[in-house]
Amino acid sequence: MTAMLIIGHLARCCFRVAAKVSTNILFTSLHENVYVQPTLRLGGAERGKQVTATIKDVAREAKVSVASVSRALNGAGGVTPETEKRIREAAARLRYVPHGAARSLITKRTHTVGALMPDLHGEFFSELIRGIDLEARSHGLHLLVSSSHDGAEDAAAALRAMQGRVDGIVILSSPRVDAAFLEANLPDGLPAVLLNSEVKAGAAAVLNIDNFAGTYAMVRHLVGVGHDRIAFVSGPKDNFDARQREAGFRAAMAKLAPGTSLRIVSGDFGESSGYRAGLELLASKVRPQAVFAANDMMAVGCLQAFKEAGIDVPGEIALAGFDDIPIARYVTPPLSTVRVRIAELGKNAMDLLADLINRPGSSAASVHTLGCDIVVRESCGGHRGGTSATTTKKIHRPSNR
Amino acid sequence: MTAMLIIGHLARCCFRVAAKVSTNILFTSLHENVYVQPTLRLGGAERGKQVTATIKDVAREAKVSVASVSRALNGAGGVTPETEKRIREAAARLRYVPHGAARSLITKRTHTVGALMPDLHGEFFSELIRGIDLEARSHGLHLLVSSSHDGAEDAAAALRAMQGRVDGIVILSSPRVDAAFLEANLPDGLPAVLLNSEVKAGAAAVLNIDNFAGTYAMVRHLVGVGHDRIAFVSGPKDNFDARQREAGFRAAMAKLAPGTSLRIVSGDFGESSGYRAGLELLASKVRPQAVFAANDMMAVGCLQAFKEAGIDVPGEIALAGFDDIPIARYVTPPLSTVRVRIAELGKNAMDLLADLINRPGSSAASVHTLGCDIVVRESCGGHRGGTSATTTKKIHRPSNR
DNA sequence: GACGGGCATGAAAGCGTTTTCTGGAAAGGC
DNA sequence: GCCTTTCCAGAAAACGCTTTCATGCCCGTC
Repeated sequence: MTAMLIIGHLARCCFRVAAKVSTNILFTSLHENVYVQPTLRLGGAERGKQVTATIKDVAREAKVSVASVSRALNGAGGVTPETEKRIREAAARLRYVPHGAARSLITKRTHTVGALMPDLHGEFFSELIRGIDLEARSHGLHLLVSSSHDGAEDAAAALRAMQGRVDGIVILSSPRVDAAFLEANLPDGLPAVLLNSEVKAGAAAVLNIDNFAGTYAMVRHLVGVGHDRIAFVSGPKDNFDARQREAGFRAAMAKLAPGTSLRIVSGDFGESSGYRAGLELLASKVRPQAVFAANDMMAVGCLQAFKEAGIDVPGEIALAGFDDIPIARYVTPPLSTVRVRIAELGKNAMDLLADLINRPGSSAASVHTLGCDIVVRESCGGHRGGTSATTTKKIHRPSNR
Repeated sequence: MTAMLIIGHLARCCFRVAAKVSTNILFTSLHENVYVQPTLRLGGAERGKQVTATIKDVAREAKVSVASVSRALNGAGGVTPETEKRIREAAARLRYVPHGAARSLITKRTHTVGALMPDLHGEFFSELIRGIDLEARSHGLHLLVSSSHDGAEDAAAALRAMQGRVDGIVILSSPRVDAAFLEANLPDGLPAVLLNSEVKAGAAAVLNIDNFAGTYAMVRHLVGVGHDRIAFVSGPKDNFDARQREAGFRAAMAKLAPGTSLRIVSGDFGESSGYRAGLELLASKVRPQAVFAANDMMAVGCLQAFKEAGIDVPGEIALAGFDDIPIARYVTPPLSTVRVRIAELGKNAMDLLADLINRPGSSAASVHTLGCDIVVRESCGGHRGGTSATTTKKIHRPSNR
């Protein structure tokens, strides 16, 4: 097992100003700590303390009315090309940027969408935000993030605070942020997309990962390469994904390995619960041929337990996970798993939301599902010996029957 | 090496509505696809299509003027307890939430901060956002994220769009978003905190990771456990962190292993560049005793190269990385590395920014540095055989000399 | 040559707040 | 008992924008 020591806190007073005392000095304090008064940049319209130009300044500069400026800059027509040019130049000269708040006050559009999510570490969060942000930008929308809340009150407060600051919202469900919570706290009339949520939450669209199909396909693969006695390590009971994955497993086993008695040990998605599950499975009188963990972290825990017990993976026991976290590729042996295309999930959620915003009621109260891939690496056995390190092949696409 | 195959796209039409065709059906379409007209919830003040109560509605409901409502709800005093109670009740009854845009129009405060970052995957991004968001919330601020842009124009557009929507901004530098870029695009007067940036960018505060001290300390450790010929795998030349790390390495070697000729091979922070560097180092006539990669991904690449060549790590060659990405713990042998406390970086950035916002000019144009820990695992040799899996000890704290 | 129809432009209303200013009532001091 | 002070509450201005409406002006048409 890994033992680890941390040498350090170098620089315990880890937060210090330029002129620090250690030898490891990087920045000397060439920079004096004085406030540089921002220079005014208004062209003809100096206004004392005003630091940012308004539409009035532009109007004055271009010698037109504010109405014309608005029309010209918004391309609403009704301005001669010459006037428009004059206005655009004036605006550029003044570095005019319309005041968002003022604009949305009258427009009722903020061009911002909210993202509400539980306190989340790691890849999942970042990929999701990435997908959402990317797509939001392509829709001309900004992204107001409120992550990192655990409690329901926390989330409720965040939701309330978003009131009126966003045109719509993407919500990633968690045990605390469930259907009931949403029913109570989601302002109706606000377009919303629910991720990984139980259905039936008001007029919101719902987008889920196809946990069921993912587990099903992995079981199919495991059975296909000759494993019959497949044990499952389940996730926390209050987690929606976990429940769906378990349901998928049960359904798949019933169909693909009928007659086998089900072996399910419970975990909590944490590495150590996987470790414990691994030990428990090894101790059972009839050892499973394969272990399928409801997420990768637990699979990694299992793997650790197997390694310590000197059990060869996949020789003596096969192993599979779910999520395809980056770590999955780097453990030994590399872990077979079900890949969730998280960024795509975010993108699709954003698309759905944009739709909801632009055409109220269009896809409301609909339920969508995002499929998964299964990624076969070495841990699950039956591996058709590939050679190159990073080849990624999609070898077939199961008929959805 | 790892070969990997992807079986799947289950459900290639991966984005489909409830009533899907596959057997893996999860949601049946109990939910009809109709738009539920949001119910009005205004108390005494039905107003046709109005769906959200304004301060006027509250005033009418409580039979006072809007001014009093504002005063009462903002705790500005000047209202009798009874009136205040009446107003609060009316507001609650109407589910009144002040309109953010209107408020910030007059207040000039948006209670929102922006985060501008390059297109970033993985732990670093999520942890950073997490740190920022958490601290922002504790300051009563919201977080407007704009990540995922690569080009300078992209970032400039994002910056412009944030104009007036935020009270301040945290900017994570990247090769494209450098000092020159900021000079040109950062509106002055807008409080800003620069992360991992060259200094001297207007009136913004700068917060950096102490790359220099981190590398220095790791070299000290490597030398301490008996390695003399330490090779360095550098990062991309246009990356600030990479340059600092290399500088730290050079300085440390000059001081701690004087006379040793420096061996530095260049990489680009990518895994495969680390792999190539590993091969190159193995091929050299005098093989280094230790390899220190400027980040973990390259160290992992090196490790792969060493493994394939049948070189034992740390037996024949020691290895260290930088960042402490999650993967570092899971490779075999576990990777020694320099830990960057990313969430803390975000938190500190946010604190700095809040300070800048609340007391203009307070800590402007200052430079701060966040220290790192070094994490000793098995890959760097000289490992004092620990036993328990997850012990984390801070065994000493180097005198900063 | 008078008239109507576009069409470019300006004036002004209004979005939902906060805040200043003003009014009036109650309270207190002589 | 009158005047000053204090205190609560309302009227109204202001924030920066969009949009409607009104106003001319120019042009074509009869």
